[in-house]
Amino acid sequence: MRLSAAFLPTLKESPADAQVVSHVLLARGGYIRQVAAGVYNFLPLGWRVVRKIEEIVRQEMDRAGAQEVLMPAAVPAKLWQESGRWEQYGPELLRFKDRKGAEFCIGPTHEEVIVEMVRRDTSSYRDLPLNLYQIQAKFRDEMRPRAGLMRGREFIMKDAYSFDVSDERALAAYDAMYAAYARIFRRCGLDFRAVEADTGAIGGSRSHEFQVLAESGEDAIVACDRCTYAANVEQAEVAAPTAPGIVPGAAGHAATTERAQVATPGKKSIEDVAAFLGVPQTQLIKALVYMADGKPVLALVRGDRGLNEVALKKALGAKHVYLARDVEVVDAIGVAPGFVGPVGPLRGEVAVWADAELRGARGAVCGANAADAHLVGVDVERDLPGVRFAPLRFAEPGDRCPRCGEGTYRGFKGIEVGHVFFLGTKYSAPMQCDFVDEQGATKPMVMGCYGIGITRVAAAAIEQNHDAGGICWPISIAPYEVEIVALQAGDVAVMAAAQALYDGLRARGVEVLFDDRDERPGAKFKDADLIGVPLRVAVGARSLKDGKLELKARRDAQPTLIAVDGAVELLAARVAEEHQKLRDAADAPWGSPS
RNA sequence: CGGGGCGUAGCGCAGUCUGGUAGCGCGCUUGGUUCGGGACCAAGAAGUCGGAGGUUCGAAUCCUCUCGCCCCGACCA
Repeated sequence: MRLSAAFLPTLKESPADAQVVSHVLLARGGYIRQVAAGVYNFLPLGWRVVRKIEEIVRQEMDRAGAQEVLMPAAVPAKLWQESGRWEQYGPELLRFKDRKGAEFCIGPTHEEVIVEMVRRDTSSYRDLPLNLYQIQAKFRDEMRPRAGLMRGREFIMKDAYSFDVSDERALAAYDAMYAAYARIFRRCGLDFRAVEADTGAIGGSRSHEFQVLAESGEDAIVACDRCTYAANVEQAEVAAPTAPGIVPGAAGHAATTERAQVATPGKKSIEDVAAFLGVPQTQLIKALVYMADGKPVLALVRGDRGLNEVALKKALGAKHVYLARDVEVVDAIGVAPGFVGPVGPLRGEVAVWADAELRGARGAVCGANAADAHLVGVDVERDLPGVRFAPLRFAEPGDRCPRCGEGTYRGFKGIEVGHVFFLGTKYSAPMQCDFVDEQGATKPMVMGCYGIGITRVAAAAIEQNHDAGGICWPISIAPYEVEIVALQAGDVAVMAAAQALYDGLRARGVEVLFDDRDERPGAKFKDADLIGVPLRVAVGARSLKDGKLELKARRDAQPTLIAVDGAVELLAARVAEEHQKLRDAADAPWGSPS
């Protein structure tokens, strides 16, 4: 593509509403433009990137035995009513009526449609397994779209659905998708982790998120530095403690093991209480009142820890858990938040749960269940006879890995670019997506679903691959492979050499962007850095008189001189080599879900 | 949905408090000088001041309503 003829509007300044780096660079580089909140136009450059990612996904899905289909964006409510999700799904589902008044939605995901498609024409075990996928624009009416392509309302997604005769076969399909996903993200040049995720309401036995590691990520994850275990912090297991998390401290209130009440007027937060009493925050017990399926529960963690609601929910076997509102706290405990503690008297029947780390804790400080007072010298075993223990706190970086027992957790922020899910018969059973097995018995098919946020991959790739000047695309998903910069558009020799290089590379199938504009060199270099094409060739009068061109990889600081003669071959080889590196990475051994 | 902020030329912003001919930088057009990391000079084009209603002799500015966008939080996968 000649830049002089391209629709490639770059910006010197970033749009005011772009906050994260990928949004800024996509907008400045002429990749996307916003149309509405969370809705974007893809300009030619942006669309090329999307198609590159799609193509990798297609190749790997096909390689794994999946078949591509296309389902409608407009889905009749009838199907969603069958699965029960028409009522369950909130305002995130964009609903509308057609001219006859029939209700529809724009599909945010397509389990219902695919089940309808498969059950209609599949009835025998002989027809299974099946794995069908599509690549399509989805719409989720997010409360708060943000961060450009990272969390839009309309986004392009690959969603795949597998259908099998048994759990065992379905899990094999899951593992095949898991492996395909690892190949896809490695081919995209991304640094990622497959992390164990909350199976939540669906209750399946297996779910993994593929998280691209980036500072701007919305998800907190921990990964073992020795083994392959990685998980969302909400889901991460916490190793059983080997010693009590609170022991008597050196001096003052921290050293006390005799229980006593001390005045702490107006000191409500862990931070304030610790400072006021002159004890470390690790000496405190944080007491939080939760409402679990309508009943109050007092949950205890060490002062410096965070309580993990997912873990609490699991420990209680509760369906729904939320932090109690102030009035509910007073109602249940008899004192306002800030002075709540586990040592009686509690006003009502309140179950007390403590994090496993508090077993055997001594010399602790906690709320006194009286206004403006705390207790010191608390001994959990002695003072809390009815307490039950369970892992309640968030996993943290530095924790010992519970899986291998040797490594320690390291903390990361992640951008979720893929999610694989074992569904079981959640949709196939209610929607009667059945098959007849070898014995003639009718059974619901066993399903899995597998998503990749195509447009989010583009954003995540930039979050991970950029510098002060702009984007540094991995070659596999770059809009072009080589950019030729003709430094003096008015110089006949320069333009002839650049043109010859352009023609030669294109004849070899290399994707080339040719900056033939009548601009000053500085402007062209700035634009080239911003756009981020991985290989740049500068054709300038200065080196051309010696028969040389300047080759610079986007990530390199300095260019290297190459001869005009043979430049086409050299560049084509270099492009092939860059691609090969990513393919080799995909072929390298990689962990399995286990 | 709760809290906060912002809508003025394609982009970034000033002007609003204290009403009186709509401005600056970038970009764009034309001419000239330049030409290896976003040049300089000169001349230009371009805005229903988000929209509707009101107050006023007069509204970007004051009042009411409304639409949109961004941020923080809660929510969801």
